[in-house]
Amino acid sequence: MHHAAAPPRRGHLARLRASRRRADRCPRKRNHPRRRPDPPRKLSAARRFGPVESRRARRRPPPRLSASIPSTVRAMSNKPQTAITPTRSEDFPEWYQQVVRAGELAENSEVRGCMVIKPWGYGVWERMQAALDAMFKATGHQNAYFPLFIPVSYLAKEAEHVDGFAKECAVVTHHRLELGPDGKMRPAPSAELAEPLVIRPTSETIIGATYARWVQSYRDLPILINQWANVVRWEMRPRLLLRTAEFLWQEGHTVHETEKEAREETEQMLRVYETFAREFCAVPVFTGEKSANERFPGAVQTLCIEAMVQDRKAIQAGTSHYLGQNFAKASGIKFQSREGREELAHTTSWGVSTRLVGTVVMAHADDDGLVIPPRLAPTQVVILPIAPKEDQRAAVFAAADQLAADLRQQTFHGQPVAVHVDKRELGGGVKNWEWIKKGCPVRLELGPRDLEKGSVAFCRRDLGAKSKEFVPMSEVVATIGQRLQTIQDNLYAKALAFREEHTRRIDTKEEFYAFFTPQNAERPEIHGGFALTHWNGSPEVEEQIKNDLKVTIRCLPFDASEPGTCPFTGQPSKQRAVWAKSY
RNA sequence: CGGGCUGUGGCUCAGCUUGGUAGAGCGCUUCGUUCGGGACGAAGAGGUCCCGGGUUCAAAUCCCGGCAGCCCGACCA
Repeated sequence: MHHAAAPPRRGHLARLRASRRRADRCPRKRNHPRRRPDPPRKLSAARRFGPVESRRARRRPPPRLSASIPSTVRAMSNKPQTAITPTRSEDFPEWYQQVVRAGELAENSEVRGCMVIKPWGYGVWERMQAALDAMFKATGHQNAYFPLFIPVSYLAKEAEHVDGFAKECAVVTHHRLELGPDGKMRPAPSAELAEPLVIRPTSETIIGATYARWVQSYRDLPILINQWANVVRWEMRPRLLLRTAEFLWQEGHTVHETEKEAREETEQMLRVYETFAREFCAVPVFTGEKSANERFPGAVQTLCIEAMVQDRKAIQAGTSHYLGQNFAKASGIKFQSREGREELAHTTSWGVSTRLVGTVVMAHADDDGLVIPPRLAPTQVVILPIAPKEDQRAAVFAAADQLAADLRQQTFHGQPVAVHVDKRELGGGVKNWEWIKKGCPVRLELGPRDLEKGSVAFCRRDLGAKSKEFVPMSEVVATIGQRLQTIQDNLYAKALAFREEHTRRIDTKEEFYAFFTPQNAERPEIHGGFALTHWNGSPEVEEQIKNDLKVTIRCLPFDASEPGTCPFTGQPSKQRAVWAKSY
């Protein structure tokens, strides 16, 4: 269900064709100065062939397909050229893969389901870490680190929990390799572990066991700890940054004396996530509670932030759980209360992952590549020296270095502006487009003419690849902080407007079903959005709609009390739920 | 777990049906002309054709057996 956005019957051959399309996109063969659009034939071919076709059959493809090209596809040859092929509207999932790749965020590794996070992508994650870490510290938390390995028996202590994760666990069974009879290395049969170890899919159980030792008295509470770590969930359908077998995240695990305190913690951390999404990622989110169906295995209550991305689907960008006494019971986290009684503690957990990077991509990137919000950009300003003639180079480079130094004296949210001077010997266009595709918020072109005039070409990525304005150098330096904030604000405003445009209050079953049904069933166009619709609270209704439309309740938003009628059952409803297709 | 497809330079692939010197585009290197919107020309480097066995004078190509990857379905905090 997570891959409903993929075109139907997208088979092996279609992939082959798609990659060939990619190869065709290479710029060197293009006419100067403007690239010519890719021939639409390729795209159409990808769609026309069935998924299973023998190699033999492929060897003799029909020589010409133009006669069968739908007019909508043919019209593409007139559309503006884009750096990313296909565009968002043509094929969103494929666009996503391409934009992540072209923007040098991450790539698939040789290990199935695992990604390599490249420096630019890791730089974004580091910015996220720094911001979140500061917010965690500001709310009284400390960092610690717990083991990667979890004894299977620990995981099994909480029934719902093990149910939820058992099917996607990587298991370590041996502690030594040896040379087998076939000459290959194999786990040594003599070195089998007495108890298999699971590689953490999440750490509630191992941390719970530790906390059980730490907590004896109410005086030991609360425990407020976060860990930055990797986790493994063996995914059958990986997608770069969004669903991978291994990913990076933070997980907070806290223990409290009372339910009230634990619930407050749960809500506080959700607010931290909401603030972070808004202020740093420039992504507006709905905050609310998950329905029972979507709750974390073992939790009493799961709160979440849900964002809308550009194909109008929802993505869960962060969760915060009130775990009640379930894990305290399973792990034996008990303490002597103020009254001298033995009591079970109340625990919480909360996390966000590298999926946030993918969320930012899907929220802001365009058909020319990534658009990174300034507060997350590893390089906020890139200076591109233009020095066509050898004898000008030294002067231009010196001016670029000086400009960089001046800009670094400026601050953005209390930190020096991150400036990079790209002095590589590359064609100006190539270099420029590289930074466009990487989504660097500001590009400054500095050439000989600028040196004479004391100006610089100021290019804002959020306004599109063509954005360019000549500004006096001193003015750019003096206002760079404001300018970055303008970009940050603009991205948020655009994302918010987009979400509002595609969020609808729906009160009838018919309208609901129509909203989530694409015009073209064969190759669904981007459609739907968020439906704010009443619900009688029954899991059966949820299940039915999930089966019919692949639409689920993303959350029951806070502060949305509004009695009404569930359009699916006619029964009373306390509030509207946010319904959407989701990642 | 069921069904299907594919393994050939760094990448994407052609070549296999009909066995006969290992190919293309992109990328990479060097030189020259370019460079303020994805440049061009010339010359180069780079491959145990997944592995093992068989047939043959001769195997990327045909046969058998492995292994790996991918796709579809099922499953999915």
